[in-house]
Amino acid sequence: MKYSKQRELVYQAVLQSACHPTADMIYEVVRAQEPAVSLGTVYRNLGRLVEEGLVRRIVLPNTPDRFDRRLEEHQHLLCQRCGGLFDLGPGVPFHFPQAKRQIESCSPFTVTGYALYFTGVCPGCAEYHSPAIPRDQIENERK
Amino acid sequence: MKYSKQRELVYQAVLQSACHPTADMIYEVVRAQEPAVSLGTVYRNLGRLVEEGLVRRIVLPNTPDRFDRRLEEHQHLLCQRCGGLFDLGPGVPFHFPQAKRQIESCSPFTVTGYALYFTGVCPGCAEYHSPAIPRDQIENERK
DNA sequence: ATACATGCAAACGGTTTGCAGAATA
DNA sequence: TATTCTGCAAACCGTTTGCATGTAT
Repeated sequence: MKYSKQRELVYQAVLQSACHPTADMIYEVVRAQEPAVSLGTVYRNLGRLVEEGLVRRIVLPNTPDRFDRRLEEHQHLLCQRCGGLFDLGPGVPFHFPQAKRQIESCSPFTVTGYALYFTGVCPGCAEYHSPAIPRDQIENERK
Repeated sequence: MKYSKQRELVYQAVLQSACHPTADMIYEVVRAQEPAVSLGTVYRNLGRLVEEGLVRRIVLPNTPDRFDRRLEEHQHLLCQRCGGLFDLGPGVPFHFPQAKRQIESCSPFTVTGYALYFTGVCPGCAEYHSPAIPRDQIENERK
C-alpha cells in the first residue's frame, strides 16, 4: 500500500478519537488539517484501513458506520437516548469459540463470525430528569 | 388501525414465506394478487406490522431488511456465499436475561435489548465444489 | 515511468415522505 | 363525514464509483 498523507491523517484521526467516530466525523477532523480532502477519500481510506486490520468497522442499523481503534474483541452498547456507542468491559457472557462449537455440533452450518451489540441507556442519559438528547446534538460519548 | 386489503396481503405474504423475505420479495408476491400496489405501500405496511409486533424485522449490514413471521426469540446465520438467512435452533449459548444481569452488575449501563447473528456457510453452499452463487440468483433459503 | 491515490461529482440502493385522491369506518 | 390509507414520484442519506489529474516509489 502506497503512502498517502490523507490516509495517514484518517488513521491518526481514528486513533485519537475519544469515541467511535463516523466517516463524517473523521472527515471534519481531517479537513481541519487538510482542507482540500474529499469525503470520498475518507471513505476509501477507512475501507482500506479496515481491510488491513488496522481499524475496526462497527455496523449498526439506521446509523452510519462507526470506526474503532480498539482491535481486541469487545462488545458495545448503543444508547437509545443519545445515540452514543460505548465499550463494554469483559463482563459480557458471550464466547464465540464456544458458540461456534455448539452451533456446529447441532446444526449443518459452518460458523465463521458473528455480530453482537446491546441497546440500552448510558449513565449520562439515565440521570434524574435527564431529557432525551437528539443524536446530532451530542457526540461526546462518555465512557 | 384501519383495515386495508394491501396490508392484509403484505401480512399474509410474510406469514406464508418459506424464507426471510425482503420488502422487495413481499412486493413481488403482493403484486401478483394486486398489480397496482406500490412499493411505498409495502414498506409502510411492513413498518406498521413490525410496530404492532405481528412481524419481526431483521436488520443486517449492507443488505435490505428481512422480515420474519417467527416471533419467538431465536438467532440467525447469514450465509456468506449465497446471502441466505437461516434460523438457528435453540443450541446457541446466549441467554439475554443472564447477559443483561451480568453487564448491569459490572457497568453503569441499563441494558434493554440486543442484536446477535452469526455469519458462515450453509449446507447447500458447503457442498463439494459448490461454486459461490451471487445472491440475486438464489433466493430459496434452505432450512 | 508506472503504479496507485486523489478530488470532484454523479450514481447507487434501500427506504421514507409529501401530496392529491381513494377507501374505510 | 372524518379519518386513514393508497399510488406515485421525488427526496433522502450513507456510501460507492468513474474519471481525469496528481503523487509516491
